[in-house]
Amino acid sequence: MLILQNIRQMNTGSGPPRFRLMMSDGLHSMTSMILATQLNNLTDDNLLTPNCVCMLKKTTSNNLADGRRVVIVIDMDIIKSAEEIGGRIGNPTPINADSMILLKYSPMKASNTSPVSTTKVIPVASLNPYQSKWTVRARVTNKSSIRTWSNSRGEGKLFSFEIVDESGEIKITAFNKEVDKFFSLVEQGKVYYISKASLKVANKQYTTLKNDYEMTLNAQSSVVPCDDSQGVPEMLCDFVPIAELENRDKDAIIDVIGVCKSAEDVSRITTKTSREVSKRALNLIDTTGKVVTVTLWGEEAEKFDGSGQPVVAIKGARLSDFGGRSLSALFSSTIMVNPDIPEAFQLRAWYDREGHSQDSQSLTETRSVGSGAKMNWKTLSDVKNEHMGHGEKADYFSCVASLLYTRKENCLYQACPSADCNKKVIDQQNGLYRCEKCSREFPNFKYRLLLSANLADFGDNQWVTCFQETAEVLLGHSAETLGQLRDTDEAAFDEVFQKANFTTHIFKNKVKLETYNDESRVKVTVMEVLPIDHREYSRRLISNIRKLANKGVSE
DNA sequence: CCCCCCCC
Repeated sequence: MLILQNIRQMNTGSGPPRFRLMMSDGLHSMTSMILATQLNNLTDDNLLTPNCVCMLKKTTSNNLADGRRVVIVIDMDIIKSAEEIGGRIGNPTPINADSMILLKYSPMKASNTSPVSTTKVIPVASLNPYQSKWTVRARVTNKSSIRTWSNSRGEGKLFSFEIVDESGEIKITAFNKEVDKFFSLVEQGKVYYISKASLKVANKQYTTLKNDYEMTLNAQSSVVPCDDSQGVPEMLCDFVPIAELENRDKDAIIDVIGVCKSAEDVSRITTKTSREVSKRALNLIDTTGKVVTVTLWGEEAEKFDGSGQPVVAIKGARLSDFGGRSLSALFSSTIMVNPDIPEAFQLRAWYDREGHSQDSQSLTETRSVGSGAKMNWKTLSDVKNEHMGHGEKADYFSCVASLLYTRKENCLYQACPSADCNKKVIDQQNGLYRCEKCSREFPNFKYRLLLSANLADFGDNQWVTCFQETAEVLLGHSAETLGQLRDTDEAAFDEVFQKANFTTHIFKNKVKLETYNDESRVKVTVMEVLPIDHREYSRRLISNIRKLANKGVSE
């Protein structure tokens, strides 16, 4: 095995360029000289032929200490400037003594060379602001679009990209002139030699990469494509298991991978700054059996296709505490669908074999039920046994219950017709209705609902009060319609209540102890009536059963 | 020299 340590163009004055190759097999070093003109004879066709080997043997006379003869061929496509010729080509490149490194010589590029400086290809992880001559060889993993800014300190444009090699990663930013110079050259996924850029301490507030520094391209910087991407990783990811997200801090930037169990349709929302943006939430599950909701934005949200439940990896997502724990993609996040990495294959296999049918728990409280507030699920007997509502403040709970009975007799009242007043009016028996709250008489009134209902679940029952909106949902008609019906068609009015009986819903309730005439009673008011999502409800029941079973085992 | 990262 031979390591090509560096290639240096020799200053030969007016003669043809000559290159000095330095090689080592680990024990011995050797150098050999190559004349550029002699190498011009090489073509793509004969590079790998024995003839070519012989020809090069003549020109290079490479003999190892042990007598093996070696042909050195260097792919000059990777050498685009004099700096690179002076530098080390790639990381130590293993050369089989029987084979070769290929040299395709490009005389035009080489003849333009200026005096050569020696730089070293160093690992990205070892970059710091205190060394000047270095070259890194790394892959572009994330390239931004061009963005402009304007603030008190000036204005301009910039783009940034991230690079990775086998040692680590770093963010690189180009401003203004460097945007023009490098934006189209830098391509996502490609490998480059990068040298002579400025390094500064990364602002941890905005850092999504594992590096204390970041790079800024300047007028001296060189970015040169490298054809040989061997050994340069595609991406550096440090996937956090979904269950582990519960223990991470809010706002942490993390990498996550999971099977996209389900995905919302894309939707448009308006931000606080009145900007319209697309969003789409995905539910990712991994082998921990936990699910987390990840929100994608903008174009990523629009183009995402969740069909076929793909494996989704996200590098650099922000952990939020919304709904418990959830994730949000950032502009700087990289979203990979079915990435070609072992973790993805393992997840796919796991999901197809067992994960798809496994009972899963989400770290993100689902919004499909309720208006975003966390549900405090109780049975009606829990409410009594736990003395809910006996404290200073009201308690809130949700239950799944059926309507056993409604008091239809006094459920409607004539209310003040003014917009924000629902006070009961007094019929003056002269075609006018008086509101004591507004101190006014009106020629009309509006019907309002105040419905007493008895709810039952499997273990208990409870009298509750439903005001206007919740009663309308339960009865399936507006207060106005019901008022008209009561006055015109008593049978139809009765039927509304018959139909509502024994229907089952989710009830979100407020419970508070109220004292009236020295008598204390727990009063339950229904805040919201929601349809049951049976899948979600079943999952919760199964999960509860599981918890009960575990409790039984541990006690 | 940027640093926007959104909604419930």
